[in-house]
Amino acid sequence: MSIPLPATSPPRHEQELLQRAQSLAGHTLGELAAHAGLPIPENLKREKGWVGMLLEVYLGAIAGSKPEQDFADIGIELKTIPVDSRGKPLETTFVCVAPLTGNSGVTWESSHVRHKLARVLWIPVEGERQIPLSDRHIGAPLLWQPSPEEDEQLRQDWEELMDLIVLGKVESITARHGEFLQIRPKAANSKALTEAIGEFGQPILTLPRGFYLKKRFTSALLARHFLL
DNA sequence: ACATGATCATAA
DNA sequence: TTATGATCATGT
Repeated sequence: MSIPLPATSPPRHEQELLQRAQSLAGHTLGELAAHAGLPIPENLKREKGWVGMLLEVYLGAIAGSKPEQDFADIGIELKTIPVDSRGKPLETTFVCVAPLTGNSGVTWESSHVRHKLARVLWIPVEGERQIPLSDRHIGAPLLWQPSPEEDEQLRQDWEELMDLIVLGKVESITARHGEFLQIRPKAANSKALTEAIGEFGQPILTLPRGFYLKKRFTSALLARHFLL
């Protein structure tokens, strides 16, 4: 297998993206980084998003920070997911920031979470820390969209969590809320603050939070694809 | 052993 | 500060 080339343009359609992703399967992060002329960090302690950025280069995602899907034109979000030797996720998956204000009239159907997860290209990557970063292999991609059951599971958790936010109980939310979707801090550090609704309806400053998919959700999703 | 809460780099 | 990309590291 020859090492693929970094993309020079965004994929024009779904199958082009999928073909690019499939051509990466079986290769190592070291091969791709070298071929793209990118330095490889010793580990991910500091550059936590390095793997995701590397695959964006190869798949032709537009680098930069937009509150949009990675491939907005074709309605697809890219997620790399670190897995162990059995293909099980090693980490939860960040979805998007949790909106703490301005939530009147927001429904599951119109939520950012549902929009982000409408279609996702999952790319498993070996993630065990004992494997040197450059030796980690890329797995077979999975283009996924939530089944009716999955959509319902996420909706229930989302509604429970949003209720707490709207009712001024943000600071009582822990990562234990929600079966499949959870809310956890998403910030530079514990001193970063953003506006939210307090317990008496007043504005407060609190830690920014994000929605994350729990492992039990992503694990089932990967298993459904690779075992059936 | 594992999930929760905390944290890191960078761009605009 | 908020958005992107996430993983780290400690407590249970």
